[in-house]
Amino acid sequence: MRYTSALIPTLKEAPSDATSQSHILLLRAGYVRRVGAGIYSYLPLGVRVLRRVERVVREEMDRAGALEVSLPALLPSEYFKETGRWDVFGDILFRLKDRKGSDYHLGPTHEEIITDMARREIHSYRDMPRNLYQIQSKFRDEPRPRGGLLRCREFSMKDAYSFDSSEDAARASYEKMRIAYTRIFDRMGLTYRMVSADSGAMGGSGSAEFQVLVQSGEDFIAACSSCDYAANLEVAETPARAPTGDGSQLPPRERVSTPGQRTIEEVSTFLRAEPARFLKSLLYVAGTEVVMAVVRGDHELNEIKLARALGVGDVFLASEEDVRKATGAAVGFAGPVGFAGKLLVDRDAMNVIDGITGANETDAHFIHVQPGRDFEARVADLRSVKDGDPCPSCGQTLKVYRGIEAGHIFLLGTHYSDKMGATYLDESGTSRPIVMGCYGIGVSRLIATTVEQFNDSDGIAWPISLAPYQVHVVQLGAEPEVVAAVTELERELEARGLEVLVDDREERPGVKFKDADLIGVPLRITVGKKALDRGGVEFKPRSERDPKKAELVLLGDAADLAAQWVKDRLAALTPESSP
RNA sequence: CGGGGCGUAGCGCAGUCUGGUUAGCGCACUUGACUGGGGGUCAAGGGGUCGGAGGUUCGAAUCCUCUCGCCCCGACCA
Repeated sequence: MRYTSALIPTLKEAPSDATSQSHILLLRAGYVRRVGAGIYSYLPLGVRVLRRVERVVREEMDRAGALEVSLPALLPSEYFKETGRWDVFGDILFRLKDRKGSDYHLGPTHEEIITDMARREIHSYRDMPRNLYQIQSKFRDEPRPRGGLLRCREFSMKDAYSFDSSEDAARASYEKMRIAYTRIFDRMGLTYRMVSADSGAMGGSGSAEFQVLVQSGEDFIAACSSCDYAANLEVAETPARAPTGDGSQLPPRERVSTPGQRTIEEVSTFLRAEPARFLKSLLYVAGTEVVMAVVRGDHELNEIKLARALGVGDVFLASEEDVRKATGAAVGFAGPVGFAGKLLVDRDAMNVIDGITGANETDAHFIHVQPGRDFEARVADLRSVKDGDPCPSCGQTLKVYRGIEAGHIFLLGTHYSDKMGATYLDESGTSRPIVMGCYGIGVSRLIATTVEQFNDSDGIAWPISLAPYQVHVVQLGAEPEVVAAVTELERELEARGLEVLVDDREERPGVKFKDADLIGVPLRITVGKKALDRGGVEFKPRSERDPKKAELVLLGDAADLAAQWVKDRLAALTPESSP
């Protein structure tokens, strides 16, 4: 592609509403443009990257035996009404009516539609296993789209669904997808972790997220530094701490005045006691009930764990009014001692010796509190793991990272097939529900995620597998020998199957180099009179920051060297081919 | 949904508080000259319903009301 025929509108300045690195760079380098909140157009470069991501995903899905289908994005409401998700999805659904007034919506995900396909077309155990996938636009009216392509209202997703005749077979299908996913992310060169996660609203028994580790990530994950344990902070575990001492000689608890001292930080400064001795008492509404949850002052309560311990779907922090009603004190002075309602205490909080807690009386706390002596409670794992906690699987240290969820695989079981009557006949002629799994990859999100991980102060530096072009030829000057060399080089590179961008603009060298760095094509070959006089052209990988490190190669060798360079880079990312 | 902020040329912004020539600046764009290995210089240009509607006024980008859009933070860790 000749730059003078291309549409690559690079910008010196980023639009002011772009915040994340990927958003800024994808806009500046001319890959995408914003059309509305969380809605983007792809310019030619953007489409090329999108196709690259899709290609890797398709190749690995096909390798794993999945079959590509295409489901509609515009959906009549009846399917989501069948499973109840017409209501469950709430405001996330983009809803619309047709001219007759019937309800429709744009598909946020396609379990129902694919289950409908399965119940129509899969009738026998002989028809399974099957795995159907598609790459398609999804629509979700996100409460807050953000980060450019990271969280959009219209986005491209690969979604796959497996159909099996038993739990065991479904687990095997799930395992195949797990392997396919690791191959996909490996081929993209991403630094990521597969983590266990909350299966949330999807229902089902098992799930794993593929989290790409980047500073700007929305999710927190805990990963072990020595074994392969990794989990979303929502569900990450750590063993309970042993009691720090012996509480048997502790003096009786004592009420102390703490006027206006509400937060752990304030009270801990006021009483000169470290936060780990505090019993942080939070009031939550679970269903119709107000419950008190207690964690150590230096720990964070995990709402998902609390909800699970209570056997409810969701918990909400109680309002100021509810706190007063339940404890008889202002917010900031709640405590488990003498609390009349339902009380849950974290394991580590239960092991605190000589604790401090609110006295359920405004401007007062208790000191010398001993769990078990001063109050009894139901004990559970309620707190989030924090940096430095021991790993539940090997005992080494956990570290907390930020990540972007790029993929998620679920074992669904028979959740959807039960609701929608997707059954098959087994060998004995008995009708049974199909066992399902579902597997998503955020295709457009991966573009942004990749840029988050592969950029520097000059621009993007694509991994070879996703780059819009593999070679960027920079033509300097318009002398006949330069033009001839560029034309010859372009032909030779393309003859070797490489995708080439040739900057043939009448621009100053500085402009061309800046644009090349911004766009991020992995290999740059500079053709100018200077180098030609020395017999060649200059090679420089985008990842090499120092311009002086450009390597002079003979013009006649350039195409072969470039082809080899690209091949080596691709090979480095490609996992061993498994049978 | 709560809080904050912003809509003026393709992009980045000034002007708005304190109403008053023809609405400015930088980048980008067009033309020309010089220049020519990391975002050059000079000159001459083109480009604006000042988000929209209504109102106040002799006069509105500026004041008032309504409205639309967008961005950020938060969505409760006492």
